[in-house]
Amino acid sequence: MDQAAAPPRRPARSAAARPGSGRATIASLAQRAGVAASTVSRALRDDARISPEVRARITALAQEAGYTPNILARSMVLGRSGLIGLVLGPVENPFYAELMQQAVRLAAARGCRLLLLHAGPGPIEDATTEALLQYRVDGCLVTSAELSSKAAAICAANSVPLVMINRVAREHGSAVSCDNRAGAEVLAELLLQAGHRRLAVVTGNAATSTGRERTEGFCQSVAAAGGEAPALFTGGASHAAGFAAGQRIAALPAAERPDAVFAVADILAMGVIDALREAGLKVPGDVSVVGMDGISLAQRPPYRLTTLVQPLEAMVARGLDLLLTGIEHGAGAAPQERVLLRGTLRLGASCRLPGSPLPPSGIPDAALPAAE
Amino acid sequence: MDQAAAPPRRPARSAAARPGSGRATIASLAQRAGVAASTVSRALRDDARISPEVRARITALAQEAGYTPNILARSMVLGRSGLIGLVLGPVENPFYAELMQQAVRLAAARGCRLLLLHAGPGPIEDATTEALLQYRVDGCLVTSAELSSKAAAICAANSVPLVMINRVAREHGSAVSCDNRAGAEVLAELLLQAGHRRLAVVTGNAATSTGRERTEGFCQSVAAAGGEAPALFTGGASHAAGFAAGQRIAALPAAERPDAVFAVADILAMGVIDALREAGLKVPGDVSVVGMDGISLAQRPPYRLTTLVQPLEAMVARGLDLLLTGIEHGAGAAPQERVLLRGTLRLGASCRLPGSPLPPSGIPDAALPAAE
DNA sequence: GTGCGTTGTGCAATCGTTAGCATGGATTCT
DNA sequence: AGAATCCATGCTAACGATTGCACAACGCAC
Repeated sequence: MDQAAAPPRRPARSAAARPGSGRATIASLAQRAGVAASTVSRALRDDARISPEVRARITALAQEAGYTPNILARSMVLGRSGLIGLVLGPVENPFYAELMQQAVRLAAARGCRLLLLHAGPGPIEDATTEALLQYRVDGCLVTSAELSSKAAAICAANSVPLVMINRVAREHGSAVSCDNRAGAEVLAELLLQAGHRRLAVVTGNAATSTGRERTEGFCQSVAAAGGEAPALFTGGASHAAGFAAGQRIAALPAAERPDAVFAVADILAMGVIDALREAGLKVPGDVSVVGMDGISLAQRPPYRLTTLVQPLEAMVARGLDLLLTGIEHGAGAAPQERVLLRGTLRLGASCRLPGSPLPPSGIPDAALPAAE
Repeated sequence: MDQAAAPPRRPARSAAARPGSGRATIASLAQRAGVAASTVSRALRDDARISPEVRARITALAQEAGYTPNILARSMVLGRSGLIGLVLGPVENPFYAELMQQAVRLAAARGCRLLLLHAGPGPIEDATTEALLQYRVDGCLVTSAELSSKAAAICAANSVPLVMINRVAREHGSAVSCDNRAGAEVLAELLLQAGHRRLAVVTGNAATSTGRERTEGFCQSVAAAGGEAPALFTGGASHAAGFAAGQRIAALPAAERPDAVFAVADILAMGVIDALREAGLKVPGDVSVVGMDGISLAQRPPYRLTTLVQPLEAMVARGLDLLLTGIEHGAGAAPQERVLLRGTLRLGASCRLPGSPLPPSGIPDAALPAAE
């Protein structure tokens, strides 16, 4: 059964059929340089023990051969793939597209690459969760997508660090988000100081913590100021949902109609504005509208939305750093944090301003200072 | 130098410090099942030679241990990583966000995962190209981003199949795109038949083939119909660029002002419309505006854009299939194709229609048939 | 001249998986 | 009954990279 001593070594696979053929490997470089593979590895990784002339020779050879290290092989030894899973929410909201762009850039700056696991509405499939494990992702960045608790449990069981961005923390994983309550309060105060008394909120998807926090923060702030409770209009996470809510608002008799609307996301606010204007109402003349997120499209005409800008770059950077320290510290050792970052108010021309009865409509965006 | 015979086998690394600790492997399953590793591998891969009872025992054990195969290790043997690189253009254009969403979904359906290499404007960094090789990507999907010819050459040298979507083919790689010329011709005919005679084109980024083809197709079609050459306005790839062009158009004296504008991308068209309306002009009353791409935001009020919809899903699917057959056939063997798919006209309410002097503004989008 | 520290390289094991061949027992054919 | 066949499984060599340890060769001090 156990054949004694050295069996003859012959290649199990013909050299011609070998996959990835042609690419230089450490072994091929070693052979050409007449040194051992370990020497090549050390020379390319700037190990101090390699003599300068050998290193020079090897790096020149590697350059000439167009050598690229196989990260997959390295990952096996190191136990780290350098991959970070990315789970994106509904990209019909430009906020997530902007987030993605930041994520790619900042991850690359940290020496990581993103494995795009999911994008769009709907829950995450089981196959996706499996892929996350199969590719030995070092960690996973999750935006407002519906990460099932099953998926979260699987990550926890396999000690894959999880960081949510723009979403409340689960049992497992840290979270980075804008201080939604504080932000909503800033907007509530702005509207109240501008003299608005009949307020409304167009809510987001009831399932997302972000939407709930913004709604609650706004309403509590109004209540604290002694204002009348805002009317709530069911929204969603799209322009269409905002438009529908705007139509309902516009259809109200003038006496009951709110004179200021807080839409919990910019994309919603754009829909609201479009519906109001289509119904013949003036924004901000008849109704003030404010949003939250700070997407670039909403900043432009014809919206010039007053909104609370999320510190997107900082949020993503913080999220990645949390992930990386979590990876560093070994699996589940890292404490699970909830990080809140303050947004900044961007004054546009979609709402009445405290001082003037009507905002000048021609203010260039850049000239407007962002409040604290 | 060469110590004779079997050296004592001891672990090079302490078991505690072993990375990826805790996760079940084929070896650990084999030990627990009392069989060889190869048997486990075969049982899990449904090799016909494994007896039913052994397979049942092993699959049960794998299930219980929460075993997930390590694709990185598998890739080394198979020579295929199952990874497809994704290079996205400026995501400020929602078209690319929609494309990405399709790409994730369709790649997953084909058993592949996307490595997100680049997103946004600007050229691809060298480090990005390197990552593409390091992770042994099976192929790469490229959208309108600026893939340098250096990067393309590197892919060719390493026989990484390349497929461009919405962009002309390079020396190396296939390409899938909408038939931009034909699409632009459809739009030109539509405008001419509606009685427009003073036409204008808001161009895209001069560097992109897509923009050039659309501009040329439109102008040639007008010329063929004996129309006056359209005035060209430099655009770009953003709402802001469209807005700026719209302002220039609106500033013209009424006698010189075009009465119909073709913007080579929907996002541009939105900017044009916003600028024209802000200047007090009516769309489509005073000026008709049509776009091209078919992004969902442009379909909604207040734009209701008439546009040529790119068959996004088909384009991405075709691109992936081209990539996969290229991978199948072994590196550079696959012929390099250029695939053109026809778009479909979507009639909105942003332009005058051939029959009626003015389009009814309240047509529900769904009720409008898409022309051939 | 022996002993010792330094320095640069090589050897071999290892990560987790797959696949070619060997093997041993059961079955079937002549 | 002996031989040929077949089936299920085990052994082992890869894939490409990293790394602990062994070990030559060299210089230096005593």
